[in-house]
Amino acid sequence: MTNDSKGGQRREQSLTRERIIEASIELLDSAGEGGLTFRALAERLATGAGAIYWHIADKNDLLTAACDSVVARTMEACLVGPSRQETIRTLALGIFDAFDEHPWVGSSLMGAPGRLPIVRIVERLGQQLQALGVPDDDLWATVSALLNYILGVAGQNAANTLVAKKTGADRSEFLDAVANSWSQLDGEHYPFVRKVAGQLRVHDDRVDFLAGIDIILKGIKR
Amino acid sequence: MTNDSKGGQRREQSLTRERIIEASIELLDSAGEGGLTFRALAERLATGAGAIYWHIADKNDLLTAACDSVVARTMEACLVGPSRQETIRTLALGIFDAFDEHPWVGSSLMGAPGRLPIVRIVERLGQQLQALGVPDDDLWATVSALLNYILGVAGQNAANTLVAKKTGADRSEFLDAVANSWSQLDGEHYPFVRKVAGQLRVHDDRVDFLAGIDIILKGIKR
DNA sequence: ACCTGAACACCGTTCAAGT
DNA sequence: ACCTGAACACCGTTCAAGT
Repeated sequence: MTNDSKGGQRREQSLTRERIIEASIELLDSAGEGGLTFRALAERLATGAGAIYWHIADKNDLLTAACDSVVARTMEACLVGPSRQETIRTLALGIFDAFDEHPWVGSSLMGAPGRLPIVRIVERLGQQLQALGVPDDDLWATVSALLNYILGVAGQNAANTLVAKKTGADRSEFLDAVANSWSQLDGEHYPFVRKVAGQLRVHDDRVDFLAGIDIILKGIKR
Repeated sequence: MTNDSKGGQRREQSLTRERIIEASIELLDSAGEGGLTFRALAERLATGAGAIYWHIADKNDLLTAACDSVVARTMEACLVGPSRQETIRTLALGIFDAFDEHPWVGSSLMGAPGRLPIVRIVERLGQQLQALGVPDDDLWATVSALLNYILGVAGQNAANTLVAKKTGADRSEFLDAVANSWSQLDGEHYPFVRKVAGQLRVHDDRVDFLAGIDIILKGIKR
């Protein structure tokens, strides 16, 4: 029962769904989206690759479960603000920061439509929108707009860090490279993109995200 | 140039980047996101798998190029409406319909941050926002909000059709199943989600999408 | 230059066999 | 019941060898 150092990792506990998910999150955080494989996971858990399938249906199930674990923690940690509007902004920022810390969540969330992690987010956003006075008939369309915006940002951020990692840079370096390529575009066909390239270079992801939330909050019927 | 690309296994044309991209789109449309492999593509083009690498850098390059081809056609086809607002709505709907017809574009777009297909969309949206009177300092944040919303919807729709296909249903059947599972959730923890499950069941993706666009347009500073 | 196709280094998933 | 690990059916990508 005591720790033997074979393979570098302990195996005092028995294999459970929770332990598998926990190890998956560690792997995803440290090695990125591509870092989660059944072989790497099995090695880390000091078991065989097939053993995982006793507790997990398939890779998508694993990814969704890991995603849900992060989302659940995030939803619990998000406090209520001084006003409804503030609460939604705090909630949105909490989600943004969590996805910033775990970029793989953005892409995992895309593969889990209608599943538990999405449900958690919809519930929290929706309750606030309802309290804000959004008419019953508009509730779904409104929460859907907010959700899709958040998912879009999350997905782009995940893609940014992924592509950045592949080129050996961090996300802000990558965005700088994008700004450079945009400012060198043909001015005849892409006048607007050239123009905003400068704003892209000095922008702050978090500030822009919040600006989008504010646009939506302002446009909401109530 | 006349082009009879339909029907034949054997090809008298030489291999070009354009022909590879065209075949990729056909494959993606008919077999879905997972249908595009270098082996399947090579067979369709009556060539070896390695030959493709002479014209294409890697799979991501291929996907982005296929994506760009669809986006470019969509942007060209989109007419200007009677008003600026209308033009943006028409544009957004054009994008929605194109992504509805080619669901794989939604996920491909996620993997191509800052690349040409995104640039095309930003350019068209941005020009209209500028004409609408959005202040220069807000242009990037505004176009970014609109873009991220559109990408979020595109990504979710792609995921919906993908998951639906895996379970052997179409997208509306899948959404119906989601609505069912939502209405059976624990009412104590998920009162809001239970409440909107009904709206989800009778909703229209396209109408909801447009409602989101309208919320953003209404919230925009000008 | 362009193309061939076998080979390489992976992957998710399965399953007979063990405890 | 739970776990093992070899085996299977794939991938994307490379590269010596051909034309």
